[in-house]
Amino acid sequence: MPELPEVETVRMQLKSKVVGKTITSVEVFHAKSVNNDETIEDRLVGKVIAEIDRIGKLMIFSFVNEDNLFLLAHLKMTGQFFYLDEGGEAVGGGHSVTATDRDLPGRHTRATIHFTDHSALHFNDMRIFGYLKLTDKAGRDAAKARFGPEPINPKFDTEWFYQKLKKRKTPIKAALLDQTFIAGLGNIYVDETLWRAKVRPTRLADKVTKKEAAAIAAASRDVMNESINVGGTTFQHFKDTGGKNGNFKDYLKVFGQQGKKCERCGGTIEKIRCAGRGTHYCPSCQK
DNA sequence: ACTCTTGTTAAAAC
DNA sequence: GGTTTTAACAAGAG
Repeated sequence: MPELPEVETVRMQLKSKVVGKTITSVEVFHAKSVNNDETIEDRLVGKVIAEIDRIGKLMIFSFVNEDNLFLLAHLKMTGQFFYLDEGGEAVGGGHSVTATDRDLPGRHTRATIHFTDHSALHFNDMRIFGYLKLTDKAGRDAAKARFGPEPINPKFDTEWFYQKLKKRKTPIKAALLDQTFIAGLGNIYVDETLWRAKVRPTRLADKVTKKEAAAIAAASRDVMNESINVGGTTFQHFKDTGGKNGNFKDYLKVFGQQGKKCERCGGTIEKIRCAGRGTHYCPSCQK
């Protein structure tokens, strides 16, 4: 379940591996994964990757001397990028495993981008919800416009956040999952954020106090930054570009911890259903 | 064979 | 127009 910290982990690793590289070919193994675009290879061959940006959970590739061509990449739930260097080693953040270990391209490889130096970027996606989508500047701008501000942005406006919450009548968890409202949180980090802020996921957003709103904003910022620092969270499917797990799983306080004792108050972590999602919280210290 | 899993989007409802 | 709900997507785990 890649959320902002996982996507940022992948973005940073990819940036150090493929920026400046020239595309020689693109293999498409599953049309839906490239938005059924039959022209994607023709339009990418010869292009040089200039930058990889991110907004929310969406990565945006741009190309040298191309101001009207962008590649949008979304991992959705099971998407993975694996990078293999010239020698077929899978390389991530300071580690590598062999290509055979990763079996690339494999059963779930949906597309592969090859570069002039014989390195390759494999896009794996078991459930085929993720996508690589070529678009123009207008398409890129339209995609970016669908995201609210990110809590990890130092300019994130807590007062604005509180005022917007007052207009929402859904559980606070549902509001925090809405990417058009604030960008980056998914199921794991919403639960972790609300535990840190001591707010129950089922509390209605418009009933959250100003103080709690500030605590939520700070907690979401901190939890995502801390996770980025240890390479994200691997709960089920997430792997970095070298096939390695993220380490933030070791720091989860409530997500997946149902039945265990709350480390803050000793209560028992419960799992319920809220906003249509499996939701974890401590009934004794989250009010 | 059935239920459950999740991020996003489109469409409909409010 | 902004917000909210619902269905749809897809494949695997249990």
